[in-house]
Parts: sequence; C-alpha cells; structure tokens
Amino acid sequence: MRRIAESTVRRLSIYLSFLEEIEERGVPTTSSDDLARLGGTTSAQVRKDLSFFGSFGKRGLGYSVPELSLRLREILGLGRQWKVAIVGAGKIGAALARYAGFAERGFMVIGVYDSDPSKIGSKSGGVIIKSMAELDRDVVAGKYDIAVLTVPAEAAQSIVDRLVKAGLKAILSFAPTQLSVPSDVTLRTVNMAMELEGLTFALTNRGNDK
Amino acid sequence: MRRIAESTVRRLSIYLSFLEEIEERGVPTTSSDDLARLGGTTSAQVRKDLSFFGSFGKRGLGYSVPELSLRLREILGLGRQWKVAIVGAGKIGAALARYAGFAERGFMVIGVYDSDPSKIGSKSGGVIIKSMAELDRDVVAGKYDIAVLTVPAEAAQSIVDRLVKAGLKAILSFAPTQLSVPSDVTLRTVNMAMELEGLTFALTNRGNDK
DNA sequence: TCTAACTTGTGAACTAATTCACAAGCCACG
DNA sequence: CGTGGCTTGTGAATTAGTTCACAAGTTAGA
Repeated sequence: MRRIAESTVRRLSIYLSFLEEIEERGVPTTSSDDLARLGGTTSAQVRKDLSFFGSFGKRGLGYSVPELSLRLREILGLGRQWKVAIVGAGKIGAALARYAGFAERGFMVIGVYDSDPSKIGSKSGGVIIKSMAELDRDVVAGKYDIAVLTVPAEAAQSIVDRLVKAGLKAILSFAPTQLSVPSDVTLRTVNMAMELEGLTFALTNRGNDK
Repeated sequence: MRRIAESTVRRLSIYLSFLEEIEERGVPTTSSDDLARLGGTTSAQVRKDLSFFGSFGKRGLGYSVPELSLRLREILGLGRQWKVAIVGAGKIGAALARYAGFAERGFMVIGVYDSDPSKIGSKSGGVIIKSMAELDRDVVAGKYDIAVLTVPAEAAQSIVDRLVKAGLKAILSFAPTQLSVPSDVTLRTVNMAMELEGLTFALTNRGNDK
C-alpha cells in the first residue's frame, strides 16, 4: 500500500460519519456525488480517496451504504475497541473522560492519571485518578492503545517521552506545544491557540488577498 | 497578497510560540535553522513561509527575536484583543470558558450561551450563562469577533446559520459534524473523533505501507 | 435485446506545496 | 579593507495532492 495522505484519512472519517447517519435512516445506496456534497468536496476526490483502498462501488449504481461503511470502519481501524488513557486530570481532561462520543466510536477511557498527589484517589468521569508511576506500569503492561494528553505545555514532552519509553504507539495531545516522537509512534496535536490564530489571521488579512 | 496556505499559517503560529519562549529568555537573535529544528520542519520551509510576508531577517545574522515575534503577531492578528463567545455550556464549553491560555493570547471570553433554560443564569467559568436569544442580539450588536461552538452535532448547523445571519465572521467548532458557512465567514473545526481515527488508522495500517 | 441514463475507477493533466541550491549580503577578525 | 564563515531570500526543480475526462460497467424500460 502506498503512503496515504493525512487529508485522505480525514475525509474518510467524514464520509464514514455520513454513511452511518444515512445507514440509520435505512438508505440502501449512495454515490460519490452524494458523499462529496455532504462532505464539502468533489465526487472525483471521493472516488480517488476510496481507490487507494480498493473498489467498493458498482458502476452505474453507486455504493452500498452498509458495505462501504463497514469497509471504512475496517480501514480506519474502528472494527475493535481501543483502550484510552487520559493523562492530566484538569478541566479538559475531566471533560474528555466523560465525553460520550468516545465510547460510541469504540474508544474506552480506562484510566485517568495526574501528577498532583492531592487529586490521586478522587474520581474524574467515573474513573479513579491514578499516579504517573502507575501510568508507566499500566502502559508497559499493555493496558492502553492510546493516550490523550491534557497537561500543561511544560510537562508535555517529558510525559510523551515516558509514554514512548513504556511502549505506547499513539498519542493525542492537547498541550499547546510542539512535541516530538520517534517515527514509529503516531502523534496528533490539537492546539486551540493555533486554531484561533488561524481565525484571527483570516479576520485580519481578509480582503487584502486577491 | 497572494493566497496563503493554511499549513503556512499553522507554522507561523508554531514559530511565534518559540519566539515568545526564547524572547523571554532574552535570546536576541535566531535563525531559520533554529526555528526549523524546534518546529519540526526545514529551514527552507521557514524562510519560504516568512517570505510570503516580507523580509524580516539579515543575511549572515538571522532574525531579531523581538522584531520577528512582533511581525508574526501582527501577521496573525494578535496585536489586539478578540472578543469570544462560547456557545454551549456543557463540559467542554465550561472547560474552555475558564481556560487561561485564551486570555494570555488576547482572547477574552465575554459570554457563555446555552439553549437549556435550566442553565441560564448560573455561572460557567466566572461568566453568567445567557440564552440563545441574547446571543443573536449580542452578535448583532457587534459584541463578538469569534464564537466557539461546543454544542451537540445535531444543533450545530442551525446555530452556525444564526451566527452567520447575525453577522459573525469567525467560528471555531468542536461539534463532531461537517458544517457549512458562506465564503466570507471563516470556520475551523476540531473533531476529536476524527483525530482519534487518524491514530487508529495509523495503528491499524502501520507496516502495511512501503 | 437494444438504448438511454447513470456512476464508478483511473490514467493524465493540472495545481499546490515543499525542497533544493545558490547568489547576495552581513559580520568578525586580522 | 579584504577574507572566511554564516545565513537569508528566492527562482527552479521536485514532490504531493486535486481535478479532469472518459472508457467501462450497470440498470431500467421499451
């Protein structure tokens, strides 16, 4: 399989969410044109994205909604449950720990960890907060597939290093800082400041462009 | 000014955060090579990104840290305060309302709004929760530059439509759904499910690629 | 069975983004 | 004031991503 662009993977997620929506409504088939309209792209783009993984449609007819949605779930790795650790029991960590959207998609929040001794033992989102030392042990023991990082920027890189050392291969970070990981570890960063700056850039420079 | 790629704007944010860090430490100058190393890119990329906006460096010397950081703040529109409304007083909305990182960067959370009558009047992050009807009025009155949406997927598009109709030009959405806005409105979406699926895709397909 | 109306899958063309590579400028030092 | 060591800024080359355009397959209806 050749390397797949991140933009393609993001679009697959979008297509899947539509497919699940219309599958629920009992729609039997759909077309690249439908998916494009709903996902804000073009039908050629939809077909090209899918073509990296195989031929899932029928010419003249379109795509079977249940089949394509199953295939996309497989491609995206959603055919199983994923065990998630939340590292950092602050406001955002707590909000994520009890976010229902995770469970719906097969992401199970199994543990919440924090370095603040005064928090350890109390509950966040129905889960008891544990210490960072336990996090190391739990990761080494294979208890987690994914860690979600909601810690201050200063602490983030050293925690990432610990997680990587303990053998974790996927991290989603909300820390407002640039992190580095070895190439066999996948890292995604959501940086609110950066998103807002994208907006202010547009507000500030709108109209100056041609 | 020619159209600037979103990827360039994101990198400018990264460069700026480093510049602010080293400015605080009193470092007087830096180079495209430094910025590249810290930001996980190449020095040519850094110079190209900056070149869209002007020439800020000195050959043989590099960039003045205070000057470049000022310029980037100007480019990104951070030279002023931005008034932010949070729409949706759920867990995530509440976490964002009191997120200190916003204020540091000049984003002032002035109001929190929710459609649930039982929440209206109570406080979230030190701000009293107001009704959606008031949101319309406040936006029309020019009280806001930016809205941050933390509402369920089902409600998101209709709220976006209201905000757009009321004249708002910039929206940051955390709703897990695809939204559409007119071309004169800037929308950024943070979709946690999509980020996690990016990770599971990588975990599932790692090694299959060449 | 034939035709008309669709829709996919995919090379080819195009557009966008990144990287290369080097002339030009700057500083320090002798 | 000349030389050596750096570093920028930027066209050119390359690589990546998107869009075009059409052959080929499918269905429905006469």
